[in-house]
Amino acid sequence: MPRISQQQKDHNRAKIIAAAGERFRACGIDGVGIDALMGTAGMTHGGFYNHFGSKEDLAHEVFRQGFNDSLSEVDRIVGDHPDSARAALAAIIDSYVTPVHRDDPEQGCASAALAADAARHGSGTQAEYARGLEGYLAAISDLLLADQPENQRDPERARREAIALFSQMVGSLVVARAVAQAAPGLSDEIIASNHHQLMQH
Amino acid sequence: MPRISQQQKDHNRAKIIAAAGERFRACGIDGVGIDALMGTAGMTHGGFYNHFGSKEDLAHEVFRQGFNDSLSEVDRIVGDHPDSARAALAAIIDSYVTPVHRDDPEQGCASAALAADAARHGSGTQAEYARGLEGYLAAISDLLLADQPENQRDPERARREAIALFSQMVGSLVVARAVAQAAPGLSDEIIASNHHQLMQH
DNA sequence: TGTACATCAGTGAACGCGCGTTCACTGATGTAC
DNA sequence: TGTACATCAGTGAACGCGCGTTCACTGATGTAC
Repeated sequence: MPRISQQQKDHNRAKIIAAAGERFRACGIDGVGIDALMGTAGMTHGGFYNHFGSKEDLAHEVFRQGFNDSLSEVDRIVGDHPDSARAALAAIIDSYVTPVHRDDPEQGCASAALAADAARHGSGTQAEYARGLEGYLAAISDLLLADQPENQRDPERARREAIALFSQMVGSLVVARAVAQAAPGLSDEIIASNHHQLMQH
Repeated sequence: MPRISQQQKDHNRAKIIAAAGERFRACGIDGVGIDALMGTAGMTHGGFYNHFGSKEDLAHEVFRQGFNDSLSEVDRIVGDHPDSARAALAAIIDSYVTPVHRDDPEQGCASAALAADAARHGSGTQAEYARGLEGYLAAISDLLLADQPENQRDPERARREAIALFSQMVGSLVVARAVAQAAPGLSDEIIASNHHQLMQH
């Protein structure tokens, strides 16, 4: 069947990254093998090294693209509320701190799903994680700033609050996922309590 | 050399659990092998199955004991502040949301270090995680309640606030660890901003 | 435009390694008399 | 108290398996004339 057109090769590469984006979020980088990844992408494992130098290289790319996807989602929500930063922030929290997001890490926030992998892998993936995190923090602190009267805007304070807010959002998901199967009632309570408190400013 | 006295056997079992408690927190359950674990405990790998039926069984025991240790630490701090629930809570946050704790997961909170493993492993470990989490929440909500005037105490509200507070504490550590090596300045900022906001009630 | 050849993406077998687990063996401990 | 025997915790070799990675092969694509 090979060799394939350049366009087809690019398409196949994208399919590998997309498959890895989902599987890594669900099972962790070490929780899924090249064979399974390539199978999900519709190919056999041998061709992997035509696209990436190593599994670690793929992880870099997945982190980079994963955060871009997550940030696009945030931008989309912000765009849906052009007149009110407060409403946009509420919509972000609504879509983030929810049982649907907890139960679907594959399609969800890279920061929450991949934090443990970033902590335990090399600083290449960590650097991508940091870049993506800064994107989240910038988006949130912009909304916090826009919600203040013009003469009271304090960018440093907004950034501090964005960090605290986003840390709580990630924490709520991480903890809720840690008990989701064995204690679903507690897990729901974690989502609900955090959502409740995050909605009070 | 074997066979060993019953007391010595119990001691060896405890050493395995202690070694696993540290290594699992640092590298994840799947990040460290039986061989390395038994080596850290001062034995060879073959004897492992005299103590545990499987690695998963050990993980259960590590979760159970890990949360007990973490909760003892909380109790110790509370005991150091018998006159002020508010001071006790501040001391807990002080010792939790700090670069020292971020940099030493081996000796730190089981909830923060093992959340990802709980989410991705069987519901046996998740059940232990849930049990330990309830211990944390009970300790924190007791302090929040004790800080209120007697006629204004609301246990449900205290529990909601304890969940939100602890989720943020865990989140701050998880996110700070995810960028600690590649972006130490950002990591410090995450710790500092969360600490700052958590200290304002 | 048509033909001949070089390229190279995907295939699937294979390699080496580490891991979880098993097992025959050992010798000090505990037990029976 | 002393002796003979059964037990069983730790040892280290071995097994089977899955994983990351390599490689000879293939045939469709792209290129040169």
